Amino acid sequence: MTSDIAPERTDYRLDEQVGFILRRVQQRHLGIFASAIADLTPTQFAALAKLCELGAISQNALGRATAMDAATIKGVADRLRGRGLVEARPDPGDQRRVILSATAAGRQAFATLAPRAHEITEDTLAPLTLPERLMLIALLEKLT
Amino acid sequence: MTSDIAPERTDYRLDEQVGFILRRVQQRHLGIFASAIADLTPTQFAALAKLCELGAISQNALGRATAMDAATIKGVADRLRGRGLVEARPDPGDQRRVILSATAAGRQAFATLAPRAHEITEDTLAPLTLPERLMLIALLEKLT
DNA sequence: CGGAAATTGTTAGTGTACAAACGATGGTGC
DNA sequence: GCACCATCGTTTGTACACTAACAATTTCCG
Repeated sequence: MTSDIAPERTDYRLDEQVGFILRRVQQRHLGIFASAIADLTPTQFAALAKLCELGAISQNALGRATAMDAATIKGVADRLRGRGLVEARPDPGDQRRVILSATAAGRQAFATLAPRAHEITEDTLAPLTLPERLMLIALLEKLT
Repeated sequence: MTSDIAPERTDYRLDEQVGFILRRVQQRHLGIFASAIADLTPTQFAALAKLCELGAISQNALGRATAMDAATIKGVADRLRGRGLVEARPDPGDQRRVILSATAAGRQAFATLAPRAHEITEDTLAPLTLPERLMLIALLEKLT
């Protein structure tokens, strides 16, 4: 043996980088989400939830409220419209704008799914105690 | 007392869910990464780093080491091969396997980029004090 | 008023990510 | 020896996510 510990000239360990850990945590969370809510993706649910919370709103504004850029929110909105959960109409006051709102089916779906969304958060944080959860959220908020 | 704050029949606030916060933190990190290392994505860099760390290894095994499924690692490996950073050869002992290894250019690129990768981690965690960073990493590890 | 600048939505292109299905190969147990 | 089963890699399809470029508006300012 050359030495009892590996020398590591380039001391870069992937498994210790925040980015990599973040990605794995995200993967686990997405798995939990998918098994709890199979027919809607996290992004789609987020858009629907914000729409139910905020009422009618323009497409780009919804994107900003859910941290999606214009190109991303378009695809998400299109898929939600395709399922009849969201409807679009032109803004009478601004011809560029498309106003989105949740349909009755959309609000119904959100009401049904919201409790399950809470379980998803619960399951994701299950390995942590309550103080740990609060600490984690607080720390993550600082990295936003 | 429940009454003096807004009623919220469906008390779901998107902005408080771990999943949503996690996604925003990830977005910020990806932005930091992209501006520090423009010509390689985080995933590609992770694969290259692991390959430099572990030496020659099969494609699926590299996928497991970097938390990517078989379909994903294939695309990443193909793009790295396309840039001449990684090379592939058949495993003489197992005809199903493809053995990947970093080329000289790949190891060179990794050596150049590794310090910048450290800066990326540093920048991502910049809003936190050292004890906070350690705490965050420890908490995130539990959610893996 | 009128032109520059900003906003809104769209499209195209690249790159993750996962599921599902597939063929080929390798190992195991009977 | 052979059937069964796991593994390896590939392909296809869906869904984010971001960049860049674009047209149509609207707004702002001189």
